[in-house]
Amino acid sequence: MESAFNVIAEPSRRAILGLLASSERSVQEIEQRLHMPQPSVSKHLRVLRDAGLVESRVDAQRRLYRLRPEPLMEVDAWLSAFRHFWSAQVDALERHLDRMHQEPQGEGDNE
Amino acid sequence: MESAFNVIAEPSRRAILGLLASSERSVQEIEQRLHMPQPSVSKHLRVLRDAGLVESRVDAQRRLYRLRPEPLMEVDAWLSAFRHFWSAQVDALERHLDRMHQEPQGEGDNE
DNA sequence: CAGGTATATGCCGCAACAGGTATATTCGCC
DNA sequence: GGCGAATATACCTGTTGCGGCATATACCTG
Repeated sequence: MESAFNVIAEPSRRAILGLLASSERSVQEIEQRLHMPQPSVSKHLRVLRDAGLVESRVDAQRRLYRLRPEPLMEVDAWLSAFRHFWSAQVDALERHLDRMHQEPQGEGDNE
Repeated sequence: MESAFNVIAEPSRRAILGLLASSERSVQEIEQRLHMPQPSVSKHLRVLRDAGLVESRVDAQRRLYRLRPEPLMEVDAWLSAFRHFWSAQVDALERHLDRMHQEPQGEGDNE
């Protein structure tokens, strides 16, 4: 798996990273917010950790996971070779923001 | 395959996109520059095309492939949710534009 | 139309991965 | 120490993706 590109190919993993973008979370929190079985979450977190995309710290019986940005920086660096295709116009950035704000990974409770 | 994230998970495919970043290329050109067998190149190009990452035009017996940036913009958009982790400046700019574009957006969370 | 070049596709085998279920481990608390 | 909660791992299975090879298709040229 190794590569961050492979790791973020998985939608569930992107969702997890999306959650961790705002704050660190316990496994249970992720499990509940994303409606996925606990072993799945743990396995994805394992992959994410092996690839250096997250790290965990212990809090009682909980493990709190938080994001490690370095591997995503690599992806960003690779993307920058193509960004001139669209970044010429600042409009693009605005559209990005628009889309960003429509994404489902909010902070509030949704259940 | 569908998703651009899956498509760019493949190193060969990233290499091909890298080549196409500078200019359009024939299959043969890609084959030679990347030292990969022709069927491999064709197959990867097929995947790339199906995902909308490249398009081809006909030039005699050659097919010239060129990049289509839209799917990569999606990746970029997704990444922008994390970019503030390593780029304080971009973050500031985003917030700035965000403030400039305060709009009543009525979309809640979806699934 | 034949032959050649450029590209695409079909088939096969293999390895990797994701999901599910059951179980193991860790830790706090009484 | 035993129990329960939180998390991790093992095992199995179905699917999918990739590489290699052979072959088909498209198109140009003479």
